[in-house]
Amino acid sequence: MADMDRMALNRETLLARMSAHVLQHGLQTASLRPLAAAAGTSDRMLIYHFGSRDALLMAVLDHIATTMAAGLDQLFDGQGGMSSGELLRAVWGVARNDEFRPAMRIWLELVAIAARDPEGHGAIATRIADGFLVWTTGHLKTPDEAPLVLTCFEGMLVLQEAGHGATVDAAIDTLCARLTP
Amino acid sequence: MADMDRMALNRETLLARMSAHVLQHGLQTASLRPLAAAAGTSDRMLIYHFGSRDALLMAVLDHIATTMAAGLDQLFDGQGGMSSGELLRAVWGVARNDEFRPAMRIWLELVAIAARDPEGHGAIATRIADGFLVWTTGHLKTPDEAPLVLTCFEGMLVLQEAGHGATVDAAIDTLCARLTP
DNA sequence: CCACTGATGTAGCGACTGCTACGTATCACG
DNA sequence: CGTGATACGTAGCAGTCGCTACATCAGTGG
Repeated sequence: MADMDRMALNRETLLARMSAHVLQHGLQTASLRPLAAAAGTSDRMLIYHFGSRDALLMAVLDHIATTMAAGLDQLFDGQGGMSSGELLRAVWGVARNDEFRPAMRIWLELVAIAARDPEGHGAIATRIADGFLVWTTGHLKTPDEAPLVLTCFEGMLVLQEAGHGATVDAAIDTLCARLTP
Repeated sequence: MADMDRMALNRETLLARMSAHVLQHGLQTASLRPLAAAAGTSDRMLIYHFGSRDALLMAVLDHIATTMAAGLDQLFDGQGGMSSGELLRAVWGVARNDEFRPAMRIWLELVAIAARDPEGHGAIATRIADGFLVWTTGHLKTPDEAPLVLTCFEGMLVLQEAGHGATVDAAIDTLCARLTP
């Protein structure tokens, strides 16, 4: 069906543009009209394509998560299992660069929303966290340390955005000194 | 000045009631009219007392942080320096109970907001994180491990609200096994 | 050619937002 | 008694929110 293809293409284009907008401006301020403007269409058409703002945001979050996962996989492609310290330092370097940091901020925003709406947004938050844990486990020589590595990483995100980058650096050093080398 | 006293009392009462409302319903949905209703006054009066919604939210956040710190101090009153593992487990137990968890959610929400508005809300987020770090340092036998303990704690908050309580538990066990006993 | 279907623009609804102008009641002070 | 400051209610402004009703237009099958 050419219609389906063109429709799917349109939907994909819309999602890409809206994802860019959300990454730059955040989730809670992502209302229909600005999103539509960013995507080059109208609020009317967004509802037409996605049904509701909520469904739309879900699709956008999914798109962002998928894109980020692909980017991560590309960066850590050939790498075999790393030690916990190595992986943590490597991932932390990536999480702070301009390509990934916006997505990390959306992730924090999503968690904050999910905390207050476990039924609605909890599912997608959990799914994304699942992905994080699986990815971490897959890149570790010592997979049983994955929960700890992921927990520290999430904490580093929080403290970084709270203006405690120095605390993060100290935490990494201490942890690396305690972990299996 | 009796006026000042009564005014201060009123302000304090308003803050207490609004804090309760914010703890229950969150920050971003805290608009003037619902807040006023919760406090038993009008939006008009909130602006009158606090100047603007932003200033009001700052006051509320401060009130919440102060109250929480007092509650924590009361709970950990006589306790001398603890080992990192002990402190982490103890604090984690507290953070999950009904008295403190709402405040923890507000904290995550604030960090997400501060991430997108470092100038405006970053300052208060950093101040609160300062308090966390100082408190942690003061309760540790090994104060140099405070950054790591705090980082893990923040990560545990995130993963818990993302529906990964099991990951948190695993992380605690792994960390305790690696830390100085 | 005609009927139907999907895509899209225009206009608007009712609710809510932060905030303000205006009037008024109370009360201390000259 | 007057007068100014403080406290508060009422009403409303201009704007945004998600969403919808309606009209239009292209294309397609009969």
